[in-house]
Amino acid sequence: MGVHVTYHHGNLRKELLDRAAIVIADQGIDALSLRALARDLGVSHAAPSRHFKDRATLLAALATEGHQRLTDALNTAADAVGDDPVARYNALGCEVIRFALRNPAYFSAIHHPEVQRHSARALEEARVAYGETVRAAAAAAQAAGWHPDEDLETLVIFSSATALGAANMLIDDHADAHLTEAELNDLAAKIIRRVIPASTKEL
Amino acid sequence: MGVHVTYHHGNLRKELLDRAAIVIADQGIDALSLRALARDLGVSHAAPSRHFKDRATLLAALATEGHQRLTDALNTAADAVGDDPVARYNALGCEVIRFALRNPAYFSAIHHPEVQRHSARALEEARVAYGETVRAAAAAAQAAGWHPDEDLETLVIFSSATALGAANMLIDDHADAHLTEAELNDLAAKIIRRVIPASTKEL
DNA sequence: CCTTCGAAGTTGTCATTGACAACATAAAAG
DNA sequence: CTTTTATGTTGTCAATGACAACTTCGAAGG
Repeated sequence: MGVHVTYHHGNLRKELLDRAAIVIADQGIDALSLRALARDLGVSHAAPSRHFKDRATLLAALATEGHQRLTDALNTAADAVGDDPVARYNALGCEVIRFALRNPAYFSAIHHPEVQRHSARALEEARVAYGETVRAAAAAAQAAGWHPDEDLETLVIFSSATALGAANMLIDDHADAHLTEAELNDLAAKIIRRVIPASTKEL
Repeated sequence: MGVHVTYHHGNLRKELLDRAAIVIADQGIDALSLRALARDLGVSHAAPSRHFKDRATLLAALATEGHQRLTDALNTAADAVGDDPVARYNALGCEVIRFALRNPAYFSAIHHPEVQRHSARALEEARVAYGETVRAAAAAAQAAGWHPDEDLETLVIFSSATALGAANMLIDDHADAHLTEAELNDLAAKIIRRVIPASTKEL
């Protein structure tokens, strides 16, 4: 009688994260509710607590995954432009903005204040890995002649700040929806070129 | 007997905003609760609703005030460095970061997504006034020789993005509390100098 | 095998919150 | 004076996060 197709969902953790990403992407991070998530997936209101102690923990998991994906995306983008360290760092900047626009949920989870303080092991590691990817690329660009007289720390903060700020601003503009994806990419490229040229030759 | 010192609080709107700024500054914008605010000020839980229809409306009011104060601060900072348009725009950048660090509540209200969409008359006007202040200063700097070949729009976005991103990053670092105010100011100045030099002579 | 034990889901409950409605009072306008 | 109107108050509701106690499934070891 009771056709218990699945008492155990089997895969809830992953589906919670995926669904959360969708909800955040189109309703914003504040609209994320654990109970609503549970309803969407057809489980009871307390089921999520088996996987995430609370809202902040779920967001931290999203941020961790976001950091990993972002780091991967950056490496891929850099490799796609070849060996020139300046071109590679330029590509990193562009990719940060593109990633933010394509993955608003990961991006906002990464930078959400509630998550910033939440320090879990996995999250810390993902953060560090990301930071080192950026730092190493910046150091290589500097060694290739990019602002040789400025200290590396300042350059990293400067370029990260520009990419971060640009991503935020473009996400807002995107919401107002009067820019195509191509236009956004062009604009991003122009902005990053103010930070670092697209190749060593232009230095 | 009933010593009704004040049934009418007299000044609730302003005190709500002030108290909200304090709460946000040290607990973050998510921790802001209308009921807690009411308790703090010794009024009933529904009193705030006479002045702000809901949480978003209160935040919008904070953002409006924030925009006005920021605009004033920018004008003051620019005037303090004299007539050189390049120096003035550099001062604007530094002041944005300083303002963000000194007024985290206004700053986060201004950029909170829940507020971005909330479009009230007063807020729109404050936003426009701020935008024009920045845009005019950028145009003047360009006329004085700053990146004469780039389009103004890109330059405005680039410089705003850097200031915005730097403010966000430094606020986070500030929370980790291993930077003095003087160090933060120095770092901010160094970052902004990557955007625009401190005077026309250095162009 | 079969049994027990732990991981994953469920129901039930509580305090907190935002939102709203109905009521009360102070202060100003007539 | 009296009437209105802004401002506070009490009462209530539905939604939520958090927690506790109970259930069920599946796997690991005897």
